[in-house]
Amino acid sequence: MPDSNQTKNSDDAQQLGAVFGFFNEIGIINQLSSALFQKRLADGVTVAQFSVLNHLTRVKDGQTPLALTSAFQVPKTTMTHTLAGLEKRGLIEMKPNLEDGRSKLVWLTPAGEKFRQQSIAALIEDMNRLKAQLDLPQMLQAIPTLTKVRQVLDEDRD
Amino acid sequence: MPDSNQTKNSDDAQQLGAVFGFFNEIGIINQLSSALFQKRLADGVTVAQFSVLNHLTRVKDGQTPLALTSAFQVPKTTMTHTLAGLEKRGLIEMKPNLEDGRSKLVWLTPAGEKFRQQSIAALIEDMNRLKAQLDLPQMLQAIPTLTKVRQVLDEDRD
DNA sequence: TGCATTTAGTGCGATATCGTACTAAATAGT
DNA sequence: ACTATTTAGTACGATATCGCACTAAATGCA
Repeated sequence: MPDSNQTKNSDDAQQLGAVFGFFNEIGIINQLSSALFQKRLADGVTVAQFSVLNHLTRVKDGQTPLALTSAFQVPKTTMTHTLAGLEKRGLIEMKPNLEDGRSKLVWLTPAGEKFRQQSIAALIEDMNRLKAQLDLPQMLQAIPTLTKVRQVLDEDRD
Repeated sequence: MPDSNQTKNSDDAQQLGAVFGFFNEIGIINQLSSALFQKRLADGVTVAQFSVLNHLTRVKDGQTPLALTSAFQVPKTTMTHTLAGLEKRGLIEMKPNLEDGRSKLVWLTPAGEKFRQQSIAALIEDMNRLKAQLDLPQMLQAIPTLTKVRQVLDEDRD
């Protein structure tokens, strides 16, 4: 029955298009929000570096680099590079992991914590300006959906 | 009245944290979905390049590079580089804009359209696998929220 | 018309991202 | 204990991203 096949294919195409649309919006929002963040970060610290600082504060420091690659879903080499930048600026410290000679532990320094706080303070102004435009409750509502998509994509990787 | 101030600050901090969480999920989803796309693209064509091909098909070709930077919200130099890659592979063609000597017009080639179709076909398998896990209706519901956020961020840029 | 300003695109250099291949340490299997 | 495999991290090279400065064309304005 060719007709039903054709119908099914066209449904597929439509769904695929919608999912493309979803990821397309995600990509642009990522672009714009990163660019906005970047402008507020002093010393040429990158958004990736700030995100690590923020994670170390919010979740816990003393983690291994590998745990961080898992948290951010970036390749190991990328995390090595990001951490090297943070260490060079004195915002983190890499100490040997006494329980595993292959790995290291990443610790925030006081300068790192201070830098994070100052960066957040610099963002408050933007936040307040945007809050008037954004529908905050709607955004919060969307977070579980985003989390679900993230988890599915995460588990799907081979 | 210090107490109300403190309460307000803590509300602010909480909201800021939630918004951070939102953009954090966005970043990771972008990471994971781009990586997944990338694996399906032949010849080392990048996700950025594919996105342009897709846009030229879905929206319209014969656009200027500047119109594309606006659609994707990337810097001009980035788009120049992306288009150069596509042109080198024969997937688009850059023609002079007869109505404005400063600019050019970007046209899909038959090879570009074919490449896009093949790439999408290569993605179908992933889509079907993910569709079983993803909550598609929930994702579609979230699109207007994402679109709103994207528009606000876009209009906010200076 | 003539000059100043704006606009579209690019050349160049810095650096971020990431795949491949490597080293060293830990673990598994015998 | 001994060798094979796995795992954490890095060196290196290719290329993507993007800011700055520039050119050439268009537009504004006197």
